[in-house]
Amino acid sequence: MQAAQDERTVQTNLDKVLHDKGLRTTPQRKLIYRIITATAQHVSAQQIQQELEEVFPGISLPTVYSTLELFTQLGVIHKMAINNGEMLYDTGWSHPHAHMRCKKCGRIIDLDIPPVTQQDIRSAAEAGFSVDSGDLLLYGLCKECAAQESKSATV
Amino acid sequence: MQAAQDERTVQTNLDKVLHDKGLRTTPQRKLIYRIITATAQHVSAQQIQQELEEVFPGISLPTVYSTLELFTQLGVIHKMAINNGEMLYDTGWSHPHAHMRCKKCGRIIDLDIPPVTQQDIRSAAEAGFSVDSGDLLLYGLCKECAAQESKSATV
DNA sequence: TTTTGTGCAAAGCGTTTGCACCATA
DNA sequence: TATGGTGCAAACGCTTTGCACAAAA
Repeated sequence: MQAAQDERTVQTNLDKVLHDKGLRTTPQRKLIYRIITATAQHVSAQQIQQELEEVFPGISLPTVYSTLELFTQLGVIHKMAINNGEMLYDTGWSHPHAHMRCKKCGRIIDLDIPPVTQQDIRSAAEAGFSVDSGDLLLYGLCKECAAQESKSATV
Repeated sequence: MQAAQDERTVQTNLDKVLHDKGLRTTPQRKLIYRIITATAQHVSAQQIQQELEEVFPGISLPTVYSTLELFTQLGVIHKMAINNGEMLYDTGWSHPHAHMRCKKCGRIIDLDIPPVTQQDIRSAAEAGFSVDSGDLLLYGLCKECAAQESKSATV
């Protein structure tokens, strides 16, 4: 019953966080939160809206955006910009990680390495900046595309 | 005569790179290249266009974009996305560095630390990814805004 | 009952595209 | 002179805004 328990915890957390800020718990917010925590991946606003449509038809894109913005402010998710200008929302940001974008297939993959090191924070501090978060985005080739590349090179 | 020599070198490089690819050296490209190398900072397409307007009135935004795209492909500059969705072109990318965005004033500042470490590259390789570049973007407060913040907190 | 949130439609903004004209090599 | 580049205007896609209605507390 691990999953059910997690979900209950998660739902309770949302209620609590919203209530503490004097904000309201709406079905839309609950559902978006549910999808986000279930996904635990970087998603675009549009992807979320598509998933929502299946469960909650008629939900509007502005609501999705405003909810994502709210969750970002609350620190529940993390908003980041990709090299192609797209905005992605990284769910499961309780565990910060770096990202890799394959310049061939465009796929974004999570990498389990810390995006910001203590060394980075120290260096920034020497320049007078206080850091509280950051994104590390790597560019190159993913395993599949690299394999394809070397194959076509051999031919 | 250091500066003049640098500029000559730089101009020669552009000619060479373009010629090697069978591309043409136009006044627009030369000028954009000049401004970019003189700036040695992260700039938006619009900022470049504004600077250009003063020297070369009538230059069009599409031309700026296509030239920046070309230079990015040639590896002369580096294109990156900021958290607010804006695209910045980092000139002088011969020396890669991290960036810091102040979440209060929105300013972007260069930080002289490597964005991608050998450790990052190794970790990515273990997951099957070959890295050839990357962006490290830190968020927090710059010196000035931090000072303001602590001042208003004391009051 | 009061205030906050939602949905709809329309506007906004940076970027890209299509096409005729121009200029480099 | 032949190909590649520029400028103009219009289209595009994602995101934001304004406002009336609905619903949580």
